[in-house]
Amino acid sequence: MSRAEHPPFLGAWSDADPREPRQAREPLSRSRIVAAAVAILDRDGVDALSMRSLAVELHTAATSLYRHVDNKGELLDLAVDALMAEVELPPDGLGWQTSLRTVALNFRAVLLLHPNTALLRGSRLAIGPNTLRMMEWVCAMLLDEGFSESDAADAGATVVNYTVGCVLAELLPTHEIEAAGYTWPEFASHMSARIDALPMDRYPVMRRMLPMLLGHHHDRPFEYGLDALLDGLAVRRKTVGAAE
Amino acid sequence: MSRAEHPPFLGAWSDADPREPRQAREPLSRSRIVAAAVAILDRDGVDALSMRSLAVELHTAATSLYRHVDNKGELLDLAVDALMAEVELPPDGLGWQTSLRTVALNFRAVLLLHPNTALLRGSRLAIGPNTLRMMEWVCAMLLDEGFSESDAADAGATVVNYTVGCVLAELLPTHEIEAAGYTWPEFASHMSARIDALPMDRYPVMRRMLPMLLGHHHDRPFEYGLDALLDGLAVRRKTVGAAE
DNA sequence: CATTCGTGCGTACGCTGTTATCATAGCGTA
DNA sequence: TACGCTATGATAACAGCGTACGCACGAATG
Repeated sequence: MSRAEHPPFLGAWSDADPREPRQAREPLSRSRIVAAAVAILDRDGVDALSMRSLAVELHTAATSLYRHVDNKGELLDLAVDALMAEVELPPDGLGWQTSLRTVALNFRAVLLLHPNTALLRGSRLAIGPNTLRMMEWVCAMLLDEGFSESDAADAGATVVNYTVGCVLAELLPTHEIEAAGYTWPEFASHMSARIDALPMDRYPVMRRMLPMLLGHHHDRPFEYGLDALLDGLAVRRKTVGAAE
Repeated sequence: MSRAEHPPFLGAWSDADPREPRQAREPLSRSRIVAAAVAILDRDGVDALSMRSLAVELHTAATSLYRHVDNKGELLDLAVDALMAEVELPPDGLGWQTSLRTVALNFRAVLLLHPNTALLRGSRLAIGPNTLRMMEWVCAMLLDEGFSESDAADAGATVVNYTVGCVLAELLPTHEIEAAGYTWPEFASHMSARIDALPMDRYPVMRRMLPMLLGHHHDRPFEYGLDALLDGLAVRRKTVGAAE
């Protein structure tokens, strides 16, 4: 039924010139899609990334993407993992403390370089080859330095989790601010207004310290906690382990 | 008091009995809405929470919610903050180390009690009265123990960020697994399959250690890192500060 | 040359958050 | 008792989302 009753007598639906063979633009591929996704994320933010906008970026139709990516979730995971390729791994022989410290600093630097993509770390697992590469290096290094398998896992995970937590704590405020179209000072006053709206004598300390906690010069606090963590790992290692 | 003398005979759009005055179900309020949102989140997961599903839960229309809540974002923030009311604050006089340790443990326990809501901590800022209450207590306690304002901010933020990072690292895998309908062993095999698909000799360490990192018995690693962090804070405090 | 297959694409569906508009209930005032 | 006022809830509608389905066409294969 209704088979050829309306044959496509208006043949060329596509606005692309049919003379130009489809091959003209190089074919889609997972990596090209992911790269474009990261580009959109970095440029326009996470809310601007839809399958349709991504298709526009690639001069394609939205549904074409599904030939190369299972769903949007996987795409986001791939985008996050793609960042991890940029994390620079320190040279050998620095000792586990400075090695761990350097990896953490580089890891954080990469995340801060792509804030909008990094925010996805808070809601997606994203264990891809590049993430594995970093974890592999860290764990191998710790094992090499004499850590037991379980200690290496704990120490590595601890540092990574701490770093992710700190980065999120840095990025979330600025993201929320920009999403609302605020500037930083506007946000500060908005924030203190919200605090003033509460029974303000109940938060005397916060009144003074909140700007300090939300401020965007987070390098120092991050390194403060990181060094404390590494010191702690060293101490616990000495008291628990034997040699070295 | 039913002056039903002229019931608009086409009028009863609502499926509720018009005799029953609208007042019958107690009126909407911010707190009722937030409570219902947390209930949906905990019961059915974050994807199940839409303004419409929330309206159904409250026997209302979706748009009515906007009288009490600016938008869904604010609602999510309120839901996250609502959790923080459950964090138990330890008694005074324990000293800053055990105090901080106890708060971190209680904080994490509350988050793990509401996994689906806790996941939102990864994508939302959520500084509400209950969050402020906890931060206020922590900072005041640290100041009381002789920390400088900036040290108190750094130490408190460090512990909180570490805790959030760890909780996310615990919750994200299980969330992803459940969302995909997997069971844990299925996921494990799926994961090692994905690793096997990669050039597997490049990740020899990860092959052995990944189960350890993703395992769901995370109490020990969390406390391992937490204690290390606290030790480190103590050490740094001794070497930097003077008395005490 | 005929067939199969991988890839791109148009269409369509159900769902989302949100706005504008309308209806109504309860209350202070006359 | 009667009347507007205001706060609140309900209806409808909209643009946008992710994505399942099936057709079209170029390239590879027999």
